[in-house]
Parts: sequence; structure tokens; C-alpha cells
Amino acid sequence: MFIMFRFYTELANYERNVNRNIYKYNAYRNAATTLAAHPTRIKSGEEAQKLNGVGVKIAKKIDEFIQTGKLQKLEKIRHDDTSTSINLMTRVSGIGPAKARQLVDAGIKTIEDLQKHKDQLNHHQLIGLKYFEDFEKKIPRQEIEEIENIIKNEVHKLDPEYLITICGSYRRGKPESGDVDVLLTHPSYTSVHGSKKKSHLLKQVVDLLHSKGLITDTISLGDVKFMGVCRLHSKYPSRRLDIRLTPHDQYYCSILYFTGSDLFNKNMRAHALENGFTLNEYSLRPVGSTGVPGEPVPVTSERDIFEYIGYAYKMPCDRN
DNA sequence: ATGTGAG
DNA sequence: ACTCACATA
Repeated sequence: MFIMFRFYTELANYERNVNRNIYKYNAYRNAATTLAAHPTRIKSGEEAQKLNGVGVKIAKKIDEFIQTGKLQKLEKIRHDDTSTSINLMTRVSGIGPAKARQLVDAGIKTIEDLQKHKDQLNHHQLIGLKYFEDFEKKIPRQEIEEIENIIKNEVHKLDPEYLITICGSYRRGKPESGDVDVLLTHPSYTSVHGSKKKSHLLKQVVDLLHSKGLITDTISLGDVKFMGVCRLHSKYPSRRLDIRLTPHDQYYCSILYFTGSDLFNKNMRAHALENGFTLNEYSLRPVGSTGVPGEPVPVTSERDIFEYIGYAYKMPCDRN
């Protein structure tokens, strides 16, 4: 039923992006996931309708697919001009469903159209347009290794106490990644002194990497999160770079969280709950019988987190 | 404050 | 699911 999962996901995205109907979007997504999780092959709509999240309409579509091998509604959507235009617009970083709809309603339907109407785009969307092709390219592992070396060398020349970890699929050992996700901390910055603003710790690093030519554009820069663009040399594509600053005592929970995968995080958090803990991006806390989380337990490595909740340690490459 | 978008 | 940053109000 994998193909049905794909079809319903496609219909879900259509309802969200084109019709802006979040309820139908959720309905299709629910149906898609329950169908995907179903252990045996489904032979009819009637059979499927017994499942949670599958009603009359979706059951009918299953019958249609079984009989014809396709879905009329989906075929129509795939050839619909408005629908395909909206999908194209949302591929520009910074353009979501709402902006895409607005652009297409104004007759702006292609990347060339966007270039003629830059006045309708905000700063983020302009960067998304400027690097439209580059941002869709995968980043080879070796290139991230080079970026990592530059960041670590330059930042440690500035202050060797910074701790730097590149997370995401790169840390899970994947040969290619979609962006570069850097986690940054400094021993002088902890959540207990959280009220003391240490935002310069992030700005300082961003300014440095900018001056060294690695960072080329800033999409946004707050106290704890930078989103922008970097490039190794003029011959390389431009890459999306995120840097987040985390308090030192929350560093390993953050690393765990931002290393993923999403599914792994979900499973691990569920396991934590079963063992009386709640785990998030910031901390691991025991949950009392009242259900109120207690104080965070001290964590000085990723391994600590696994041990507290009695979960066999998994290397990042085994978290896919 | 509220909505949008990203991750 | 939840948080951060930005834009607009």
C-alpha cells in the first residue's frame, strides 16, 4: 500500500498548499499514515474503512485505485495549472502556501515571472530566488567536511572554548545533505545564567565567518539562531547554513535532537516517557506521578541521555 | 498580537 | 510538535 501512501500524501499537500484547507490536509495525512502502518495488504475500500481515519470518501478512492490503477482527482490536480504553479512557487525558500497563492493569483507563475516582480518579495524570499537552483542541490559530505574545518579553525582562533558540532544527516554519516546545521555553545553560556544575554557569542561568530568570506548572506539573525548562506569558493554552489547557539548545559540534548532522524527522535521520546522521563530539545526531566516534570537531570554527553532512560546507545549512523 | 515560514 | 525570527498590525 506504499503507493496509496504516496497518493494520499500528494492529496494532503494539495489541500494544504492550493486549497489552504488544513482539515482536509490532516484527514489525508491521517489516512496515509494509518494505511502505511497497516501490516497486511488491503483488498477493498470496505476493508480499509474499518481503519481509524479512513471514511467513505477515502475508501471509495481505494476501490478506484484497485480497479483503475490511478485516481481521477490526482490526475486532474497534476495537470492543473494553478496547482502546479503554486507547487513551483513554494520551492523558493521563504515562499509558503499563502505567499504562493497570492503570487499565482497575481499571475506570477514562473521563476522568470518572479525575477520581474522582485518588489513583491521580502528579504528571505529574494535570497531564495537568487539561489533557487543551488538550494535544490544536495551537498556532498566532503564539502561539509571542508566547511566544518574552516568554521572550527576560524572560531577556535577567536576563542578555543567554543564547542562546535555539525548535526543533521551529515552527523548520521549520510553521503549527501540538504543543508549545514551547526550547533554552537560556550562554557560561559548556561541556562542558569540565561537571563544574562550572551547573544554576542553568536553574532561574533557570524561576523567572523562573514569577514572570512564563508558566509555570504544572512536570511535572519536572532540571539540564538542564524539562518543564512555560505559558499566555499566561487566554483561551488551556495549552501544553506544554520547556526544555533545553545546553553552549555543543554548542548547534548540539542545535539541529540538536531541529529535526528525525526523518526528516531519520536521513538526515543516515546521510550523516555515509558521510563518516566520527558525529553526535548533542551533537557531530560523526570516525570512525577502527578505528571509534572521535575528539574532537568545533569547531562554531559549524548550517552548520558541514553543511559538515564535505559535505551541501548545508538551511534549517529544507526539513527536513520 | 497575529500570521507566515523554516526547520 | 514546538520554537525562533521576521513582517505587519
